[in-house]
Amino acid sequence: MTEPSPSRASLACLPHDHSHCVSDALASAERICAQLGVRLTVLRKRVLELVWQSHKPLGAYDILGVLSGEDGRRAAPPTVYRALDFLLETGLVHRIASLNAFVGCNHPGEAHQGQFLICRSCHAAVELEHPAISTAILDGARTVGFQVEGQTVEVLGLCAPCQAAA
Amino acid sequence: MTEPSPSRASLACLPHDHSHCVSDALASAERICAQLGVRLTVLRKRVLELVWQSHKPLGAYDILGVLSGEDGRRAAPPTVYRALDFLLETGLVHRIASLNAFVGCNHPGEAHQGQFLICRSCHAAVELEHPAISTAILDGARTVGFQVEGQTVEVLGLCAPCQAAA
DNA sequence: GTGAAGGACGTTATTCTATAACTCTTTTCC
DNA sequence: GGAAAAGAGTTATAGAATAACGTCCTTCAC
Repeated sequence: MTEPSPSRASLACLPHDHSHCVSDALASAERICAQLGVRLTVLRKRVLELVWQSHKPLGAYDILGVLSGEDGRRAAPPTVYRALDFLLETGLVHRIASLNAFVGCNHPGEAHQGQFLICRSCHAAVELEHPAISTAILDGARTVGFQVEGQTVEVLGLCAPCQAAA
Repeated sequence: MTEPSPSRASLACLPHDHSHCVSDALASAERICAQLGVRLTVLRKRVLELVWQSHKPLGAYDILGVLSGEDGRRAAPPTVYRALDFLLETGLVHRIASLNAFVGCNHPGEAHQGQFLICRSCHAAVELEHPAISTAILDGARTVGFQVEGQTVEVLGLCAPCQAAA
């Protein structure tokens, strides 16, 4: 379930050319949907783009607010939630339970559990892939005979730039 | 932050004399509130008792439903949420973000991060205390210079009895 | 005891999050 | 072309949480 690879994390709150994040994410999404034989419609792509506008997890109603009044489009909650459900199922976005919000997945197409470092100052969510965490969870679960199917790991704190700023 | 102690977990979904869980929890609560110099009022104690009625995380509106119509008490959401906020602050209950629900703390009075194994079949939430998980999280955070302030670890799956039943 | 101060709770209203159920349109595929 | 299915619009509602204000009750100084 967890291959012994080194820990990885996204740039997120570090300064970077964010347009690359967006274009890469959209390109990956096209490729993955093609592979899966599912349709990345205009709406779904637009929602994915909005989620990727920053590394801050975005609420469904934030997305709704942007969509409404855009083009001639009228949007209601189910419109957004259906698109988000699709993006969650295809692994293109993650849901942050502790924030009721959604964030783009940094390495879609690869099986992984979402692990997030959420900065309480700049609100960026850094996706971490630290196999030791999953391993420790599987380990702990095994001690009580629990069969793991999904992991929610959300860590609140201060990212490096915000520590420096404070 | 995490002392090297062996992994622990509650009985939860295993058969056990649950009345002990409730009475122990209430006794601990009395003691802890006395130590802290805060008031475990009738309402707060009642909410704590309801949360401990089972090991299944309970929604705020479930609690509200029970309280309403009880005695001559009339209850509105803020009544329940204030009691829950108090119980969270004093460490007597935990909130399960992925369920929007609350569950009694198995070892109140001890500093710890809540780690939960949630059975998708019987809905019991087993509180785990597996220091290796916290250690791995701190470790992963350190690799990107993230300063951890709080951990949310919620694992979905099947508990041992439910695996056997299936 | 009295009265001020603060804590706890009641009450009303509202916001935010999410889904149900139904309709219509668009795409796919034979 | 036409049936079937997928996608999206629409309306309504459920579920989770908080804001703001009022009232009562405890506590503690005097």
